[in-house]
Amino acid sequence: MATPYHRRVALHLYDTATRSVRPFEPLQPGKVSLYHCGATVQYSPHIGHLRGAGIVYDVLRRWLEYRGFEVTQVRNVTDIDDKILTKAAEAGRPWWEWATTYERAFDDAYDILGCLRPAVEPRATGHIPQIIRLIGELIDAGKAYAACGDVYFAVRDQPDYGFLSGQRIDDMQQGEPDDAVGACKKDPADFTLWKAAKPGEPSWDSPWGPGRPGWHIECTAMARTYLGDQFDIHGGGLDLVFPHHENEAAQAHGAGLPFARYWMHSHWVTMAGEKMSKSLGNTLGVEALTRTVRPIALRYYLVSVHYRSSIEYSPEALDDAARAFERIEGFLHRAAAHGEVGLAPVPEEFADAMDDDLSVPRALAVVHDAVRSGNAATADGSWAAALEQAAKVRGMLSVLGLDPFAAPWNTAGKTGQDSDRLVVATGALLSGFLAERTAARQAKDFATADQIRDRLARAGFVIEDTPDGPVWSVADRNG
RNA sequence: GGUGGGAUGGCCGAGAGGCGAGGCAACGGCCUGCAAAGCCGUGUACACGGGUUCGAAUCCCGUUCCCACCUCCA
Repeated sequence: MATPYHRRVALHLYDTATRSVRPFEPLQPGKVSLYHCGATVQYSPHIGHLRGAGIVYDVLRRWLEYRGFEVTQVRNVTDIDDKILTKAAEAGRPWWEWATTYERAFDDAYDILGCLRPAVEPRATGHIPQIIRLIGELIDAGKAYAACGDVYFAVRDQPDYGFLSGQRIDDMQQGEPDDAVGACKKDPADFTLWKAAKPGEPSWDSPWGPGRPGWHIECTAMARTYLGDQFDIHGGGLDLVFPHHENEAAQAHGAGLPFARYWMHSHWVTMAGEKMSKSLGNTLGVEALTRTVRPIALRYYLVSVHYRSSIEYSPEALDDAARAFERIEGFLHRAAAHGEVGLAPVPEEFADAMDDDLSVPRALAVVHDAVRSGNAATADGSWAAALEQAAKVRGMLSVLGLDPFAAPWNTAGKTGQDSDRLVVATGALLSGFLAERTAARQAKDFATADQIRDRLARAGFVIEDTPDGPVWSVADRNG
């Protein structure tokens, strides 16, 4: 794989718990344990989910691996919750079928956008024994209590409650009056570890009666199952800081587990200034978007903004990003026409940017610099120099999951450079037209030459004249 | 009410006391039969009002506006 880079400055990451960028030191040398929250599989993914639960952590993982760490990535699936139950019931379908349908939709979308598959994607319902055991430990430790068939976590008995989110129990806005308060719950801020089953709901047996796990306990139990009592990084979307991550940590600390050492949170995608979410109805699905933009360009768009900044979605911005990526890709294809493009180690400035809390925007500036000098070399026929730059560009793109010559993109064939059968066949078909046009151009019959080019353009092929003759490609963009 | 994050040139988007990140768009030049692509060049932007400083987009004080979390949310 990649050559390790000897850096002046080590990897630093922003830690939500300390609200600062601090040096990253893994628990075990050379290994990184990473847990981050995936989806509650209740409906199809939108691009916000794919950025916040997919691409951001995929880039983190790729960078850590580039740095030589062995990464164990765990991304959970919440496959049971109130909404899944409600929606499945409304649709007249079993809850597990509903959950599986959307779990697959998420998996497909992650794949389409080039996210590496995590080591494991545990489902909440597959870890009921671990959850029950943890709840038992919390009750034994005096941090939780059973009441009315439920089990609650006693928030006020956890001294460091609020360390992550900065929330203080007494300053929190009280929600709707809760029937359980008084009757079962001791404090309105206490949250559910185990929910007693209502008639007709799926349930599992437990020492406190049949029921199902609360949301937060799932993650604590699953992280512990795969990564141990203490692990390196816990991630998720910003909206999970409170209550989800605060409660996860409270449960772990309450049970005496050190738990996560760094907390990372990805910002979201907004539309018209507001957070993209199902409840606001301003959702943008991957399937819809990829009808107008190639997935690799969409990934470039989602990756090109720092993960702690929100992305204000607009079709124009997406189009700009697609063009910017085409510039990079165009250079790579041009270089590839003159030799094999290798995979070189990333330049120091790129590494420095990535080491600085994954500063992808700064890293991309380094990519563009390399593209420019590579293009300049191309312009005066210095192919060796161009190929050298191209290899660097590929190396950098690879870390971002954007290497067009690698899986799942493999766009090398688009310009007829590889042996893909369809590409070869298309090239063969076009060669007649191109030869005809070249003959016309040589005869200075430009009217005919332009006519052929226009006709091919209408058929969706872009013809460009280069010093080496005409090159064809498939038009991507609409309009 | 509590907690946190923002406001940067036509657009997107970095930076965080002092050589104008980068991309897209635009304009001029080179190249081209014409294009396309590419290369070269062109921009004195940092919400507002004060202050500190030789020097502030960056620090301090104040103001306005926006967003998010405190209920399910990547």
